[in-house]
Amino acid sequence: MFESIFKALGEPTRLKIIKLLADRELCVCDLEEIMKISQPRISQHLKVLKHAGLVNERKEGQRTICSLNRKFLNNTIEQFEQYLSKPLETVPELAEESSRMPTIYGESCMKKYCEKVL
Amino acid sequence: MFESIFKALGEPTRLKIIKLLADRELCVCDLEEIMKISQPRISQHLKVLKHAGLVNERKEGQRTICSLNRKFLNNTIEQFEQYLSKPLETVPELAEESSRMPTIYGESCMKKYCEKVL
DNA sequence: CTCATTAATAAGTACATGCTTATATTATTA
DNA sequence: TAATAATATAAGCATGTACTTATTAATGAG
Repeated sequence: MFESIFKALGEPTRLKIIKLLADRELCVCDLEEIMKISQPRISQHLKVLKHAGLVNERKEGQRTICSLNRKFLNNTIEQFEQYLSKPLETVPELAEESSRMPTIYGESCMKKYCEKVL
Repeated sequence: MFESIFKALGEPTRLKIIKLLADRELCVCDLEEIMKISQPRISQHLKVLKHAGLVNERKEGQRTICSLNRKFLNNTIEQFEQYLSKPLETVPELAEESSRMPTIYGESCMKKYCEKVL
């Protein structure tokens, strides 16, 4: 979930789109004119942004009006900071890793060394 | 700058490393043991994270002890939110785009239409 | 209905990225 | 000094991604 959002943000064209949409909502052909890049390119990037939840769209005739989902973005950032702060053992996806967490750094290396010696 | 940071965060293995380092500093071989993935894979991902500024490292003998640069991360998030909030015309990289910004949505399309008609 | 406009999608291509295996580098230890 | 440990780097490969051009779909206007 964080992954798809960061991946969406980690691309220059999409970052530009985000910033432009932060100013006001725009239709695809507006973005085309403003950014001077091809229409399919816009559409493809918007698709990524929509799937990540960062951009909302509504249809208005033949136009697709896009807007930045600022609430979602702010919320995600907030959640990410909380995610980093919460105890490792409370993260289900990292249960295995958590169980292998050493109590001091370098312990793992020492363990490997000891296994060989013993 | 935001790009490299988001790109670094937009990858599952690196996100895991970030979360593990949020718990405590770890050397490469600790990460290897904890995550059960190959050493070059760890080193390569750490390189990306270091270049993005997210991870610091120090040498301790033959060990490379890595730590999350939490201050930098928090600061970046803060800056990103400010970046999105500040007026478009104050962003140098988007000066061109800003100058082409329409006053109402769909204006660009209308412009194109008018050009043809006239 | 026909044609133009807006947008989405498909196909193809070049380049980027993540991984593996193998090797090089540096520091420790015997 | 020789051997080992920890890490970095190189090379090769497979997959992913961003772009282009071409096509399709849907809406609106004449």
